[in-house]
Amino acid sequence: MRFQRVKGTRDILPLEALARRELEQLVFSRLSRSGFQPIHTPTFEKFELYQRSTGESSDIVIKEMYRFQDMGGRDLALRPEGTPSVMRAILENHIKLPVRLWYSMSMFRQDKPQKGRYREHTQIGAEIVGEAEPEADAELIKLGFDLFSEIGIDGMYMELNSIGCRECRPTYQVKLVNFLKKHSSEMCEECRVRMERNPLRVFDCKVASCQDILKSAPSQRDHLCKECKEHFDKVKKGISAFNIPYQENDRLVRGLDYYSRTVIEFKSTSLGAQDAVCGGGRYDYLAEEMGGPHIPGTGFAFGVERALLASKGEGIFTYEQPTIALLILPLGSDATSFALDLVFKLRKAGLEALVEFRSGGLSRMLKRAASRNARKVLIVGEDEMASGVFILRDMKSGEQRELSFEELIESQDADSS
RNA sequence: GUGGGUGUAGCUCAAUUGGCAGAGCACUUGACUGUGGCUCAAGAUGUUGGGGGUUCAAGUCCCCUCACCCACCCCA
Repeated sequence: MRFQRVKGTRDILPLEALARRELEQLVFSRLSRSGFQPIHTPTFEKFELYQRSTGESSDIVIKEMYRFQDMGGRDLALRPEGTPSVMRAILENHIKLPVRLWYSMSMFRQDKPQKGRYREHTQIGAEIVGEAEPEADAELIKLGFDLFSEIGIDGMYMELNSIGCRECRPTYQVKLVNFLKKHSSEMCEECRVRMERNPLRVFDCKVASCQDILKSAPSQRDHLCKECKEHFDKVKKGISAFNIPYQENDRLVRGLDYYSRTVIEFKSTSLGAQDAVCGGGRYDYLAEEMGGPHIPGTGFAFGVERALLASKGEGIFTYEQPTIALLILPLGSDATSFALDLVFKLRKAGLEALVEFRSGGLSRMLKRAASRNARKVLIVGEDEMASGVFILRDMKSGEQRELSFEELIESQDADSS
């Protein structure tokens, strides 16, 4: 075959597509109850939107975006994450605040694919916009925790941190940079670059010698301003009140520029290197970065592919071979058009039914029905057409009953398995 | 962008020091002409990922390339 998928993309075959539907329905139901409304935004936006919001120092903007020009010479990009678009939509459509929105949308990043990482993936996100209160963060975390517990994420744990605000973060950064400069000769090349661009990111470094040095680095937590500390304490208090276990990790920084105060990640121990299932946090400056008014917000987004991967062990999703409730087997060419007429009547009455079009003797027809996972078959041959009484056969037990069309509809037999 | 691994039938995998490309499952047909799953018999299927080289001879050795997987990085 001449064609194959573009690198990093996937075909989602029926078995997985069904599991996805179940997942999405579960999320929809839980979020609706909590006052979230669905939203969809365009798959591509102006490149500048992401540049201004996701941020110039983020890897996403620096090297992972699908950026292109349209015929009008506009500088566009495929959506790498959902939050900027949602905020843009709120501002552009003057959506009344506060508001709770959720979405399920494809995201595109030109990363090198590996387990749990694709160039197109689906994120389900939930955003609470217009509320600066720590209770909003705590509620959102509770929602996420319940959702992932219900989905059955293997080895799930949550990490939490506060990265301060524009009052206290710069002060801390200066202290951190001063510290790093003192040790710069002992640190790896990349860390020295990070020092200049986004000093907080040095904490992500995996080099052992760097980590040793960082052990004695000043901690973010000790440099939060009064307001941020209070906010963070209230978030933690709220989470504890819900009995949600978490690990405070003052190295948790997150790669997007717009976060302030609360940042969270839900991780799974079963995903290999790409262990983050869900990431999120507060983004009180995002609207302003985009040239709008001050609008606080907090949210999270999780990867559908990763959630499904991590729920394979104890997950609630079925992954069962789909079955056909009722397969009609017409014997002889006249019977096919008769069966087709019949099948639409059955469907109209609410039954799930299909007609086998390929001709053949009854023996072969039954073989086919078995290989197509039919639960029941209806035999329609010369005798049946003449008498109006059909044979309904249960494929599992082999039991047969003779029924008229009316009796068949009444019994709703096709739907019982 | 940088490493490591793997590419043989639809799927899972064999093929000795380089010596006729195979098996199981699945599929098709028949035994069984209106009663499937079991059994038996027969059948179809390949540019051995692609290109080049060495050789009388390459799935096997060498070079290049592509794809996938895993990891670094980063993230969902």
